[in-house]
Amino acid sequence: MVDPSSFLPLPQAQFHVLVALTDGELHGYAIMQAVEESSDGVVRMGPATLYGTLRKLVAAGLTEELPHRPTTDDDQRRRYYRLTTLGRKVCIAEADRLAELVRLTRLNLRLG
Amino acid sequence: MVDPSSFLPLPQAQFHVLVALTDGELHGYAIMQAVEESSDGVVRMGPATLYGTLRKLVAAGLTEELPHRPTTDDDQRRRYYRLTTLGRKVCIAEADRLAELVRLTRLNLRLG
DNA sequence: TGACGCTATATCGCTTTATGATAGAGACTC
DNA sequence: GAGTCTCTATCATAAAGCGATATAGCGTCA
Repeated sequence: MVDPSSFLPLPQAQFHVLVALTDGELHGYAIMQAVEESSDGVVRMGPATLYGTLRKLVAAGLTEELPHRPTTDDDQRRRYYRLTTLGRKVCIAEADRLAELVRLTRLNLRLG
Repeated sequence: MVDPSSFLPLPQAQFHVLVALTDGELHGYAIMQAVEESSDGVVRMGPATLYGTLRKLVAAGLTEELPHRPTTDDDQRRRYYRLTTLGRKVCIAEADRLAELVRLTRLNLRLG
Protein backbone atom coordinates (compact mmCIF):
# COMPACT_ATOMS: atom_id res chain seq x y z
CA MET A 1 0.00 0.00 0.00
CA VAL A 2 1.33 3.38 -1.04
CA ASP A 3 1.53 5.95 1.77
CA PRO A 4 -1.77 7.91 1.65
CA SER A 5 -0.03 11.10 2.78
CA SER A 6 2.09 11.07 -0.38
CA PHE A 7 -1.03 12.21 -2.30
CA LEU A 8 -1.39 15.36 -0.20
CA PRO A 9 -2.32 18.05 -0.83
CA LEU A 10 -4.96 16.61 -3.13
CA PRO A 11 -6.23 18.73 -6.07
CA GLN A 12 -9.64 20.14 -5.24
CA ALA A 13 -11.60 18.33 -7.92
CA GLN A 14 -10.13 14.99 -6.86
CA PHE A 15 -11.08 15.58 -3.26
CA HIS A 16 -14.63 16.56 -4.20
CA VAL A 17 -15.07 13.33 -6.15
CA LEU A 18 -13.67 11.24 -3.31
CA VAL A 19 -15.99 12.94 -0.82
CA ALA A 20 -18.98 12.31 -3.06
CA LEU A 21 -18.04 8.64 -3.16
CA THR A 22 -17.91 8.39 0.63
CA ASP A 23 -21.70 8.35 0.33
CA GLY A 24 -21.57 5.07 -1.60
CA GLU A 25 -21.19 3.82 -5.13
CA LEU A 26 -22.14 6.41 -7.73
CA HIS A 27 -22.02 6.81 -11.49
CA GLY A 28 -20.29 9.79 -13.05
CA TYR A 29 -23.30 11.98 -13.65
CA ALA A 30 -24.52 11.38 -10.10
CA ILE A 31 -21.12 12.49 -8.80
CA MET A 32 -21.45 15.79 -10.65
CA GLN A 33 -24.87 16.33 -9.13
CA ALA A 34 -23.77 15.28 -5.65
CA VAL A 35 -20.85 17.73 -5.67
CA GLU A 36 -23.06 20.58 -6.78
CA GLU A 37 -25.88 19.80 -4.39
CA SER A 38 -23.78 19.12 -1.31
CA SER A 39 -21.99 22.42 -1.81
CA ASP A 40 -25.24 24.35 -2.31
CA GLY A 41 -24.23 25.14 -5.87
CA VAL A 42 -20.92 26.70 -4.91
CA VAL A 43 -18.85 23.98 -6.55
CA ARG A 44 -20.02 23.28 -10.07
CA MET A 45 -18.16 20.49 -11.78
CA GLY A 46 -18.68 20.14 -15.52
CA PRO A 47 -18.17 16.93 -17.48
CA ALA A 48 -14.63 17.80 -18.58
CA THR A 49 -13.48 18.18 -15.00
CA LEU A 50 -15.42 15.18 -13.79
CA TYR A 51 -14.37 12.58 -16.32
CA GLY A 52 -10.79 13.79 -16.44
CA THR A 53 -10.58 13.66 -12.68
CA LEU A 54 -12.22 10.25 -12.55
CA ARG A 55 -9.66 8.90 -15.00
CA LYS A 56 -6.81 10.22 -12.86
CA LEU A 57 -8.31 8.80 -9.67
CA VAL A 58 -8.70 5.35 -11.21
CA ALA A 59 -5.17 5.48 -12.61
CA ALA A 60 -3.87 6.45 -9.16
CA GLY A 61 -5.78 3.60 -7.51
CA LEU A 62 -7.97 5.85 -5.38
CA THR A 63 -11.22 4.81 -7.03
CA GLU A 64 -12.27 1.84 -9.14
CA GLU A 65 -15.10 1.08 -11.48
CA LEU A 66 -17.61 -1.54 -10.41
CA PRO A 67 -17.41 -4.62 -12.63
CA HIS A 68 -21.23 -4.70 -12.86
CA ARG A 69 -24.02 -2.20 -12.45
CA PRO A 70 -26.26 -2.61 -9.41
CA THR A 71 -29.17 -4.90 -10.25
CA THR A 72 -31.59 -2.16 -9.26
CA ASP A 73 -30.36 -0.09 -12.21
CA ASP A 74 -31.17 -0.85 -15.80
CA ASP A 75 -29.66 2.24 -17.46
CA GLN A 76 -27.02 0.67 -19.67
CA ARG A 77 -25.00 3.83 -20.00
CA ARG A 78 -24.06 4.33 -16.39
CA ARG A 79 -20.60 3.47 -15.12
CA TYR A 80 -20.35 3.13 -11.37
CA TYR A 81 -17.35 3.98 -9.22
CA ARG A 82 -16.37 3.41 -5.62
CA LEU A 83 -13.51 4.28 -3.27
CA THR A 84 -10.66 1.82 -2.95
CA THR A 85 -9.18 1.19 0.50
CA LEU A 86 -6.35 3.54 -0.44
CA GLY A 87 -8.77 6.17 -1.73
CA ARG A 88 -10.66 6.08 1.52
CA LYS A 89 -7.45 6.62 3.48
CA VAL A 90 -6.36 9.46 1.22
CA CYS A 91 -9.76 11.08 1.63
CA ILE A 92 -9.50 10.87 5.41
CA ALA A 93 -5.95 12.24 5.36
CA GLU A 94 -6.95 15.19 3.18
CA ALA A 95 -9.97 15.88 5.37
CA ASP A 96 -7.68 15.88 8.42
CA ARG A 97 -5.30 18.28 6.71
CA LEU A 98 -8.11 20.67 5.83
CA ALA A 99 -9.65 20.41 9.28
CA GLU A 100 -6.35 21.51 10.77
CA LEU A 101 -6.23 24.44 8.37
CA VAL A 102 -9.75 25.42 9.39
CA ARG A 103 -8.87 25.10 13.05
CA LEU A 104 -5.83 27.32 12.64
CA THR A 105 -7.82 29.93 10.74
CA ARG A 106 -10.53 30.11 13.36
CA LEU A 107 -8.00 30.17 16.16
CA ASN A 108 -6.13 33.10 14.62
CA LEU A 109 -9.29 35.01 13.80
CA ARG A 110 -10.82 34.20 17.17
CA LEU A 111 -13.95 32.70 15.71
CA GLY A 112 -14.38 30.07 18.41
CA MET B 1 -18.02 45.37 -0.95
CA VAL B 2 -17.98 42.45 -3.36
CA ASP B 3 -19.77 39.33 -2.14
CA PRO B 4 -17.11 37.17 -0.44
CA SER B 5 -18.83 33.98 -1.57
CA SER B 6 -18.22 34.94 -5.20
CA PHE B 7 -14.55 34.00 -4.69
CA LEU B 8 -15.41 30.43 -3.72
CA PRO B 9 -14.03 27.89 -4.16
CA LEU B 10 -10.68 29.58 -3.62
CA PRO B 11 -7.58 28.08 -5.29
CA GLN B 12 -5.53 26.21 -2.70
CA ALA B 13 -2.44 28.40 -2.85
CA GLN B 14 -4.56 31.52 -2.33
CA PHE B 15 -6.24 30.02 0.69
CA HIS B 16 -2.93 28.99 2.21
CA VAL B 17 -1.59 32.51 1.89
CA LEU B 18 -4.74 34.01 3.41
CA VAL B 19 -4.57 31.58 6.33
CA ALA B 20 -0.93 32.44 6.94
CA LEU B 21 -1.89 36.11 7.06
CA THR B 22 -4.58 35.48 9.68
CA ASP B 23 -1.62 35.25 12.03
CA GLY B 24 -0.72 38.89 11.36
CA GLU B 25 1.28 40.97 8.91
CA LEU B 26 3.97 38.98 7.15
CA HIS B 27 6.44 39.47 4.33
CA GLY B 28 6.55 37.07 1.40
CA TYR B 29 9.36 34.85 2.52
CA ALA B 30 7.81 34.49 5.96
CA ILE B 31 4.54 33.42 4.33
CA MET B 32 6.36 30.63 2.50
CA GLN B 33 7.89 29.43 5.74
CA ALA B 34 4.63 29.74 7.66
CA VAL B 35 2.75 27.64 5.12
CA GLU B 36 5.38 24.93 5.18
CA GLU B 37 5.73 24.88 8.95
CA SER B 38 2.05 25.01 9.83
CA SER B 39 1.40 22.08 7.49
CA ASP B 40 4.30 20.05 8.91
CA GLY B 41 6.05 20.20 5.57
CA VAL B 42 3.14 18.75 3.61
CA VAL B 43 2.47 21.96 1.69
CA ARG B 44 5.65 23.36 0.22
CA MET B 45 5.17 26.62 -1.60
CA GLY B 46 8.06 27.79 -3.76
CA PRO B 47 8.67 31.39 -4.76
CA ALA B 48 6.94 31.10 -8.11
CA THR B 49 3.71 29.99 -6.50
CA LEU B 50 4.00 32.44 -3.64
CA TYR B 51 4.70 35.65 -5.51
CA GLY B 52 2.30 34.83 -8.32
CA THR B 53 -0.41 34.10 -5.79
CA LEU B 54 0.36 37.23 -3.80
CA ARG B 55 0.02 39.34 -6.94
CA LYS B 56 -3.38 37.80 -7.67
CA LEU B 57 -4.58 38.32 -4.11
CA VAL B 58 -3.58 41.98 -4.14
CA ALA B 59 -5.21 42.49 -7.55
CA ALA B 60 -8.39 40.89 -6.23
CA GLY B 61 -8.38 43.09 -3.13
CA LEU B 62 -8.03 40.23 -0.67
CA THR B 63 -4.63 41.33 0.61
CA GLU B 64 -2.72 44.59 0.53
CA GLU B 65 0.86 45.62 0.98
CA LEU B 66 1.69 47.70 4.02
CA PRO B 67 2.73 51.22 3.02
CA HIS B 68 5.69 51.03 5.45
CA ARG B 69 7.69 48.29 7.07
CA PRO B 70 7.21 47.77 10.81
CA THR B 71 9.69 49.95 12.73
CA THR B 72 11.06 46.84 14.42
CA ASP B 73 12.34 45.65 11.05
CA ASP B 74 15.28 47.19 9.25
CA ASP B 75 15.61 44.72 6.39
CA GLN B 76 15.00 46.97 3.42
CA ARG B 77 14.07 44.14 1.09
CA ARG B 78 11.01 42.88 2.87
CA ARG B 79 7.55 43.69 1.61
CA TYR B 80 4.79 43.18 4.14
CA TYR B 81 1.24 42.10 3.44
CA ARG B 82 -1.97 41.91 5.41
CA LEU B 83 -5.54 40.76 4.92
CA THR B 84 -8.08 43.31 3.78
CA THR B 85 -11.55 43.26 5.32
CA LEU B 86 -12.76 41.47 2.22
CA GLY B 87 -9.86 39.02 2.36
CA ARG B 88 -10.70 38.18 5.92
CA LYS B 89 -14.31 37.48 4.98
CA VAL B 90 -13.31 35.35 2.02
CA CYS B 91 -10.95 33.39 4.24
CA ILE B 92 -13.72 32.73 6.74
CA ALA B 93 -16.14 31.74 3.99
CA GLU B 94 -13.66 29.30 2.47
CA ALA B 95 -12.88 27.85 5.88
CA ASP B 96 -16.61 27.33 6.44
CA ARG B 97 -16.95 25.64 3.07
CA LEU B 98 -14.08 23.28 3.81
CA ALA B 99 -15.33 22.58 7.32
CA GLU B 100 -18.63 21.47 5.85
CA LEU B 101 -16.82 19.20 3.41
CA VAL B 102 -14.85 17.67 6.28
CA ARG B 103 -18.01 17.24 8.31
CA LEU B 104 -19.75 15.46 5.44
CA THR B 105 -16.76 13.20 4.85
CA ARG B 106 -16.56 12.15 8.48
CA LEU B 107 -20.28 11.67 8.69
CA ASN B 108 -20.34 9.38 5.67
CA LEU B 109 -17.31 7.43 6.81
CA ARG B 110 -18.58 7.30 10.38
CA LEU B 111 -15.43 8.78 11.84
CA GLY B 112 -17.18 10.65 14.63
C1' DT C 1 38.05 42.63 2.80
C1' DG C 2 35.71 39.23 0.76
C1' DA C 3 33.91 34.67 0.84
C1' DC C 4 30.16 32.17 2.24
C1' DG C 5 25.46 30.86 3.28
C1' DC C 6 21.03 32.45 4.25
C1' DT C 7 17.26 35.70 3.32
C1' DA C 8 14.24 37.91 0.11
C1' DT C 9 11.90 39.24 -4.08
C1' DA C 10 11.04 38.14 -8.75
C1' DT C 11 10.26 35.93 -13.31
C1' DC C 12 10.69 32.26 -17.04
C1' DG C 13 9.15 28.17 -18.98
C1' DC C 14 6.82 24.21 -18.26
C1' DT C 15 3.47 20.83 -16.26
C1' DT C 16 -0.73 19.90 -14.11
C1' DT C 17 -5.34 21.05 -13.11
C1' DA C 18 -9.71 22.90 -14.30
C1' DT C 19 -13.28 24.21 -17.51
C1' DG C 20 -16.63 25.72 -21.37
C1' DA C 21 -18.20 24.05 -25.45
C1' DT C 22 -19.54 20.53 -27.97
C1' DA C 23 -20.77 15.84 -29.50
C1' DG C 24 -23.30 11.56 -29.64
C1' DA C 25 -26.38 8.46 -28.04
C1' DG C 26 -29.57 6.13 -24.68
C1' DA C 27 -33.74 7.05 -21.80
C1' DC C 28 -38.18 9.34 -20.72
C1' DT C 29 -42.54 12.00 -21.79
C1' DC C 30 -46.11 13.33 -24.38
C1' DG D 1 -41.30 10.59 -33.37
C1' DA D 2 -40.25 15.05 -31.52
C1' DG D 3 -38.31 17.05 -27.77
C1' DT D 4 -36.01 17.03 -23.43
C1' DC D 5 -33.18 15.25 -20.09
C1' DT D 6 -29.55 11.93 -18.86
C1' DC D 7 -24.97 10.11 -19.42
C1' DT D 8 -20.37 9.50 -21.02
C1' DA D 9 -16.72 11.55 -23.48
C1' DT D 10 -13.23 14.59 -25.69
C1' DC D 11 -11.20 18.98 -27.61
C1' DA D 12 -9.17 23.22 -27.04
C1' DT D 13 -8.15 26.59 -23.89
C1' DA D 14 -7.46 28.95 -19.56
C1' DA D 15 -6.01 28.94 -14.89
C1' DA D 16 -3.19 27.22 -11.30
C1' DG D 17 0.99 25.51 -9.63
C1' DC D 18 5.88 24.73 -9.62
C1' DG D 19 11.17 23.84 -10.36
C1' DA D 20 14.87 26.33 -11.77
C1' DT D 21 17.13 30.28 -12.04
C1' DA D 22 18.44 35.25 -11.39
C1' DT D 23 19.62 39.15 -8.61
C1' DA D 24 20.79 41.23 -4.63
C1' DG D 25 20.79 42.42 0.47
C1' DC D 26 22.12 40.69 4.96
C1' DG D 27 25.11 38.33 8.77
C1' DT D 28 29.09 36.30 10.18
C1' DC D 29 33.52 34.71 10.53
C1' DA D 30 38.13 34.98 9.45
